[in-house]
Amino acid sequence: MVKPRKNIRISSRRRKPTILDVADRAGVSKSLVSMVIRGDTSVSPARRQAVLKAIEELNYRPNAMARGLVQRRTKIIGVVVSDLRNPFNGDVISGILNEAAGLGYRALINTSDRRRDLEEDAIESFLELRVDGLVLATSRIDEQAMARAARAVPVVVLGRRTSDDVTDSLTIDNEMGAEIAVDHLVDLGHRAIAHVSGSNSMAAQRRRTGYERAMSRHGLTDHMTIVDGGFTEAGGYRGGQALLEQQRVPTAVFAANDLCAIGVLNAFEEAGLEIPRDVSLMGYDNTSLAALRHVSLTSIHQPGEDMGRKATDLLFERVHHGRTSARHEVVAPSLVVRSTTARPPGTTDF
Amino acid sequence: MVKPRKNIRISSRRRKPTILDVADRAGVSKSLVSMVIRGDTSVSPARRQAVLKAIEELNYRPNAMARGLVQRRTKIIGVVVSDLRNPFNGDVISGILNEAAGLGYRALINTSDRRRDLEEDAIESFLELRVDGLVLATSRIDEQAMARAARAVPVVVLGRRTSDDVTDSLTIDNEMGAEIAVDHLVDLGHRAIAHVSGSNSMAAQRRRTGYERAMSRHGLTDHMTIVDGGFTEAGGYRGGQALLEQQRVPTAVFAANDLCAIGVLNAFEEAGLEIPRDVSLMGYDNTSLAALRHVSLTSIHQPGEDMGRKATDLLFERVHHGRTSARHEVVAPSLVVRSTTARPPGTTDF
DNA sequence: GTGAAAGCGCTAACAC
DNA sequence: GTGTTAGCGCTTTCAC
Repeated sequence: MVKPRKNIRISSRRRKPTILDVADRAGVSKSLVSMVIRGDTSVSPARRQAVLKAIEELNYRPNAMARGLVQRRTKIIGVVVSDLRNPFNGDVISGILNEAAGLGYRALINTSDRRRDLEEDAIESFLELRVDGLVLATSRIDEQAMARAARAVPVVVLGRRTSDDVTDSLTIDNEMGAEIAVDHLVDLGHRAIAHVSGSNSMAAQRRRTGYERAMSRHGLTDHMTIVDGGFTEAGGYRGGQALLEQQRVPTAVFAANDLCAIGVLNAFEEAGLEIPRDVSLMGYDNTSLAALRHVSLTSIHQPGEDMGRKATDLLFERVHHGRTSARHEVVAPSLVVRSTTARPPGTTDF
Repeated sequence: MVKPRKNIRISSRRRKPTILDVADRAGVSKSLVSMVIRGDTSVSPARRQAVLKAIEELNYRPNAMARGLVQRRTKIIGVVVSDLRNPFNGDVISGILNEAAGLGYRALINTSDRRRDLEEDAIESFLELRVDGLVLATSRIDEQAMARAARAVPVVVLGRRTSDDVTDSLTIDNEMGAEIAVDHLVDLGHRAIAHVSGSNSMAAQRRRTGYERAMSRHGLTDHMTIVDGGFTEAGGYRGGQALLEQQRVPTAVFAANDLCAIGVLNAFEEAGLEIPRDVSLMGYDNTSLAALRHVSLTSIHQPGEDMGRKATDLLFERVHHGRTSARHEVVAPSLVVRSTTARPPGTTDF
């Protein structure tokens, strides 16, 4: 039974060229063109040339949807972030991109633009696109939605330990970061180390816990001072003022994050204190703010790029090696010493 | 001629459910399911319910590739940015997202991660995905590549006026921004207004030109002073020092951007000058840096979100209204007054 | 080596 | 209202 040829093309300026157009122009068959595109070696050089020439002339580009449909994979990993204005997410994405590229994949990014109602949307649209894996760098989505997504595709959640057993998670150890900060200050000789906390987000709570743990580990429980601040400059400023009002001003302050530290810095400088001569100051996050010469804030660095790379690896363990059990990894932050920390006043600098 | 039914499904844990699975489960036909998904009203409530139930139970999700293939459009607009660490791009993307959403489209982002060799890659992969439009927020891609892309799909280039006549472009008027800055300082009573320039990028050159134009417009050609700085804090610092070495220190400085302004600020403060009491200072870009209480820098705002929205509109003029001639639009920056600009010293504040 | 043909999951035009 | 069917552009057996 010979079916009539259906694919006779009416030349149309609007239609994009297909593999058949290329085949016609090069005088070969569809599959031959497909082989050339895929880099199959068993094609004669002459024909290969003819095909490449036709592709060039037609400005032909393979249709990823058609390909994805038949191959049942897209070689795309979807990344959902809640805020593209936060440079940290840029680091993470960079890590994902590089790692994925090395594995022959590409990453596409979708953002909910801080709007909670758009997060599930963003995920859903990636799932409809049939991405091969999903990285969720957003703290808002509820576990149920994530688990639902994980039924369809491997999912790695960033910055938040998931409790379902179908998604992987990758978090930064905030407690450890805070301990590193305190250790650094203790190493310098400080004992009266205060903490300006970052209100009640999960990260802020962990940092606070880390502070408490480190202080008690060093036997400095009596020197513990925690004032409420927040992750903002204004919050840090208030926190700094609160510390100044105390009868015994600390010789070192560990702020919940860099922005908060800037606030503390302002409060202290306005009070005539010099940093780090009179008081040492530490931030957290190692943002570009901390790197400013003018500020030069000692801080705790969060390895965004590493996270991105690691997240991609976790995805691939599922995609290629068939892992099915959930993994929950924790990455370690590190210390970046700049100019706001020094030995406490009255210490000889032997 | 009745063809044998080919689509008998072997239940497989791995295969994702298709529209046919839903139809089987709901006891209806494929097209009925399709209609329900598309929200067609001519479906009886009972059947609609059955279909929705089946969709839910199967965790079914339409396959965007299959749909895109037949509809010949994806309702996706692709955004390529060169640097996701720059919050300004976050603004632009936010604008695109919102405008596109209102029009029933979604945006996907790809980044070249500052690597020139990846920019064309990013574009190419969007074209293979058959996005309905492309926004290019990257200064590196060569015109030829852009024109090639524009043969396949509507393209809007951001931040750079294109000279081919197939791509649209959207730029911010840097000259105007600089003039606004100078005007503001002149309004305050300044005459000796210096400019710390931002080396030789296109934007820097235009800002410099704007400065020159405004100065001569105000008859202040004799007061013009331009020192070389750069778009960095260190550059601004050097520029500030250069100004301090001059026999006549200006009463106001217009820096090439916020980072540069911070550098100038440091240089001046180190020299014992107080801002804005002794010298007024203006930045450019209105970054989060400028908004810091501690800095509170008067700056020129670039409307990133507006650009994103506008870019999307330009795309849609081509997609839906069939515009084929290129448009090149320019958006206006605006003044944001904060605490680093004031009347010059010795001026009575009547 | 090369070509023919089936089918990936879906929509849309057309029957009934 | 509801079902049937012909592709969308591609890859992939399987003949030759």
